[in-house]
Amino acid sequence: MKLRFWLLDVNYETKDATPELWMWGIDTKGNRVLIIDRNFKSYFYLVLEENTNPEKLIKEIQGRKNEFPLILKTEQVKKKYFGKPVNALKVTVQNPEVMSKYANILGKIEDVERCLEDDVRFSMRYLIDNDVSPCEWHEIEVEQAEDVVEALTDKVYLAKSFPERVEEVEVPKLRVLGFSLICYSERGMPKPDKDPVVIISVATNAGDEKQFVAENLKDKAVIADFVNFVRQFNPDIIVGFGTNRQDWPYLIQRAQKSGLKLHVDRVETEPHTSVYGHVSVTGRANIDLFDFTDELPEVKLKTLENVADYLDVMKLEKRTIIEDIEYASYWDDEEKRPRLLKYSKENAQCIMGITDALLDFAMQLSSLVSLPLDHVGTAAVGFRIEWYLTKKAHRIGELIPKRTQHPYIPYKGGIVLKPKKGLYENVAVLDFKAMYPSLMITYNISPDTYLSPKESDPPSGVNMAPKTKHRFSKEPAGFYKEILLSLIEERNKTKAQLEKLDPKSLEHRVLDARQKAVKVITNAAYGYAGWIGARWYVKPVAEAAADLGRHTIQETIEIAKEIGLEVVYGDTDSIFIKYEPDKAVKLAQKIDEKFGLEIKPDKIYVRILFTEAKKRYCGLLPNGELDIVGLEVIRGDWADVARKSQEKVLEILLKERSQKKAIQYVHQYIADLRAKKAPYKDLIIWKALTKPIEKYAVKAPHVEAAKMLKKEGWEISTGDKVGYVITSGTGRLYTRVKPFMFASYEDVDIEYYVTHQLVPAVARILNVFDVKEEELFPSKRTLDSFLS
DNA sequence: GCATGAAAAATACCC
DNA sequence: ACGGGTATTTTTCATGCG
Repeated sequence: MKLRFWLLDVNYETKDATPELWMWGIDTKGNRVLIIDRNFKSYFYLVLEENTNPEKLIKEIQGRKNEFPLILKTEQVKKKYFGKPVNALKVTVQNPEVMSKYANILGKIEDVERCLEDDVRFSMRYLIDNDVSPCEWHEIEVEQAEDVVEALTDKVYLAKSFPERVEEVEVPKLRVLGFSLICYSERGMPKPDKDPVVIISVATNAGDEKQFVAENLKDKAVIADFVNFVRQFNPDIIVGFGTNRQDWPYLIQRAQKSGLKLHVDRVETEPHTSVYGHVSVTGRANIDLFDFTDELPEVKLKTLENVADYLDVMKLEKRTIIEDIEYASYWDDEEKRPRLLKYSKENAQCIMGITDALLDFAMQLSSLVSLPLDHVGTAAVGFRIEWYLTKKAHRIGELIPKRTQHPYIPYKGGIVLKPKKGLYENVAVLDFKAMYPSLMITYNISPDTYLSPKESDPPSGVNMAPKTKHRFSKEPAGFYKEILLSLIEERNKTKAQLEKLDPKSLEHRVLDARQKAVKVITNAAYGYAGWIGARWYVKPVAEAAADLGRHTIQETIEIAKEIGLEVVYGDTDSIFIKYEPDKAVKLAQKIDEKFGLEIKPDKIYVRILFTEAKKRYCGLLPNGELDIVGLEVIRGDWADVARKSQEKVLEILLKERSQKKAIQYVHQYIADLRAKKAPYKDLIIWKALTKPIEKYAVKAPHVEAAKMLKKEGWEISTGDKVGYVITSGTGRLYTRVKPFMFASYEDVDIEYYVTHQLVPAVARILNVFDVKEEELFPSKRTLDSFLS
């Protein structure tokens, strides 16, 4: 029978030395299905030296049958490697586990130049070769096979054909379950070897809200009830916030300690950590929403409550917030415990709300790059695009390069103009549309079109980057050109479709997510090319794109000046001009003629303020909003007193244009700060640890704070943000640091915040008007009048 | 020993 | 674990002074 299904997850098993690909999905009737495919075999390639006789080599390999009993087939194939035609042998094996071993031995044969694709994992091989994508519909020939395996699905099938993609936008109705833990510890961070899980809050998209609560600090029943609930609800997707790193490992350990099996899977297994550090729950997609918060750079401190607030899921003002350090005191106090329960319940609710906002994007990204839904979030950007490239490369016969070590050699990037400080009226930003992707398309810049200095020009001719002199063959169209063209085309099509749809419709949401995913991948191609960790790392590709970018923007500036436009600033792919619409149109036309690139007004500022510094400015938009770029307001590593006061000063200066009022405002703010009127929270400075504590060469404040946390039982790892305050005292700053939860308002050195946070931030702005720092401190009189 | 200033380390931003 | 360009703060280190 033919079955149409939407692919949720894949995993791979070996049964009787036969690899099996398990596809978990949902059919058109809403049945949960498991399809097992036993017909697919893995393989790798042996790329041959030139002038090698393939038949002879095939015979040799066949002759060594004893050595390689699991080789099923060895055949000659024509492939490409970085665009060059090569002869290769495709070696198909019975069991993927022997691939690397066989490849290693065979790779050493004299006539074999290199061995490729033995490092492609079985399940990914399956997705690539059959053009199967997670979160997409497929059709497949199957037969029922209920007895094969016990799974929490409606049906189990054996595949009788390979799946074929079916174009369909609609996503089936999925069952989603969100959960959040509260763990109890008397002191410091909870440790799974001793501290119990006291609350598990669960919410589902069917409207269930459940809480499993410990009695007498015993969590065996809590976990058992949770597992039962999961099995009974049988979700397709399990979501949480920070679950890959915290909740799952904790639950796994607690279950182990209680002798419980954490049977939340669709087969009799348990969650386990897998590729890219994600926790895999077989048969379901386990998603950690935290992994998608990179897409929200506006949220500086990525806590559940901040993300929920930003996405309008639950506003901070309406939330119950309890710091983790306080959990125990809330739990122990009969009167306060309900608030802890409420907090936990809200956590689960926020998780569901965030899922609503991010899941479409996650699914579109998964579908686009072909990484399973539960992997795609944990995979770094470089790996996401690499999977996309891998799939496309396979289609055009390009072999997938090995990941090899490359030395890091930096190259020149974009141009940044130095702004003249001051306030400007009516400034437009002219942006190149997708500059790097467009340049790569126009000049056919690609790993497979690059010509090394040794190679001579091909008959079709070459494109050459102006300064670096890197050459790229004009024909045939490179791998990147094809991919980028189709991505850009797809995005344009999707955006056109969006305009016809009701913004609230389901289809609109899906397509909008698609459009975003496509954009992310398009823009990542340039960076990927210059990443030394990339399989297709070809530095000249990135270098040439940057070179042409510089050339293009420089020419643009020249032409703009010829036309009579005043250029006040520019960064990489944009120029800021005193806006004259007619001239801007003329410029766009010339750019189109000369480079075949599109430049158009993006933002138009009523007024814009430049400091002397590059990459830091603030513009007033026609709708009255401030567009603040690079300044302390949008930096997460400044105390809120600095950020808030700077923002207000900018607002006064740009909207009301009153220097005097701005200075008065600063005076008042400082007076209030000295009177301890600022919330304690506004004094916390957050900084990320970018490496393990012991690797730091200097005694930095946030590292010292992290050490204190560690000493008190907190687990601190790379990437964590440390929140600290500066306390009174003398000597080096790092000696006066305390984690914010270990200090109180009385400990804080307010003068530090005045002179090292607030004043520098506002002075940076008022400096533009030649206001001196001394003028920013409240006069004695102001202080006196305040004190009296 | 200490003030001073330049260099290095560190972070987070822009595009 | 996608690129380079940039501003900024704090620590560290070299240097000159006395």
